[in-house]
Amino acid sequence: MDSFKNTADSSTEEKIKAAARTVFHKKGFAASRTRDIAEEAGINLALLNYYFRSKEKLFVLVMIETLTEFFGSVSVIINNPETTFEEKIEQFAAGYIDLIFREPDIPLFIMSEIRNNPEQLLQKVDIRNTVFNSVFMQQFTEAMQQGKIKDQNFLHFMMNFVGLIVFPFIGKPLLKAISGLTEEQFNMLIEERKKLIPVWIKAMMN
Amino acid sequence: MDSFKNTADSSTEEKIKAAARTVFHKKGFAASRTRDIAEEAGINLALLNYYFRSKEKLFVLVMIETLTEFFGSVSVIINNPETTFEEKIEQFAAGYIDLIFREPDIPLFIMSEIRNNPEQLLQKVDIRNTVFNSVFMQQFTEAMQQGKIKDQNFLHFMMNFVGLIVFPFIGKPLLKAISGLTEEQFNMLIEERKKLIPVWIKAMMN
DNA sequence: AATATTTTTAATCGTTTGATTAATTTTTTA
DNA sequence: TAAAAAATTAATCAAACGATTAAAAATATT
Repeated sequence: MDSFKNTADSSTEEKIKAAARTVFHKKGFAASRTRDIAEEAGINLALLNYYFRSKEKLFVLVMIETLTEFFGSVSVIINNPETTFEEKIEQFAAGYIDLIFREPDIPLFIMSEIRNNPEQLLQKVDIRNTVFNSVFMQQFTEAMQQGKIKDQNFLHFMMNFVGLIVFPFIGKPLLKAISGLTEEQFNMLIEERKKLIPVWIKAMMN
Repeated sequence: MDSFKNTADSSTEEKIKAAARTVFHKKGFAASRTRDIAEEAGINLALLNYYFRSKEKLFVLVMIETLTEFFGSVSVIINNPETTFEEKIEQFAAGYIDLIFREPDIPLFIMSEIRNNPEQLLQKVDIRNTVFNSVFMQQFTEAMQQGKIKDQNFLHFMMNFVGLIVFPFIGKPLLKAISGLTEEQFNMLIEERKKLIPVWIKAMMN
């Protein structure tokens, strides 16, 4: 039977996974030490291997969970049959910015780690269908056929849209260094973008 | 006197630096082994320390050169007093895309490495003045005062502009994996953006 | 309560990695 | 050409690191 301290987030296994998440997200796989993770989790180093066998297996687990969270959360928005194309754009921008606000290390983490073995990591999470069979894409195509937006490549559109959302977080250290922005000022700037990005994107499409 | 084989790019020192550039750019500091660099350069491992003292000193050197190249090359464009604001936008987009085409690993390299110690690395290259005291920014301000473009934040504008250019390269592994694009198709898509980005940016500004 | 199972710890192993050393080869200087 | 200096190599060191082991502690089972 489960004892009180052995459930949910308080279990040792979850503590290690959460710590691994934090450390991996911040430093990446290569720069993360299993000892860092153990210390962050407040457990003995051997326990990490007891529960997860190896650093790499633990990493893959974290990566899958991260990708699932990161792409799963949009899936709900872009596949909602109740909302219009324009509404999706607004919800997508605001929802994604909120998500990244909570976990600002994720974008750079995903981009830099996937570069090493892209297919091996990505095949475990089906992102392709999430995006290309989405209601969002159907509505994009319809809008184009009806002449509501210019004739354009969906890939360009997605690159632009996601780029406008994600890039400031990836470039944050650089931006702060060259602009002298404080953390609070940066956050305010990003907050503004929730409303601005949909406006910009619509301007680009027409 | 200089012997033939001890000049310019053929010198051992330059061979090591070039190899370090390649390896660091592709894998980042933490995942790069000094032995990898030595092998890439075709030299004995000890020579690396003989010329550069340590892995970290070699890295800082590569980083400074990379930043200088990456931000210096724009400096010429955005400070040219002979070109208009619109011309600068076109040249900036095309020039930067060409630069990154030649060295596609640089953006992700800079972003991920700077995250660790931003100020320490960035203080060695004065990017701030390059951007904020540029003719480009003056022309942006003038255009706004003259009502040629909407009232807007220069930081948003720069984030958007640079993001549109750089983000596809950062997200390349992800994009290729989820879209199934070949290398050639990806390159063609990017090539299109040289002309499209100025159009988009202008649409966003008005 | 006694036994079995699971969880946790301290100690340590073997490998990798950055760096050094001492010897050798090559180049420069005198 | 001989001596000095610089460049290069093989061997090795010490620390860091991922992983394992054997014992101890905690929990579950009977």
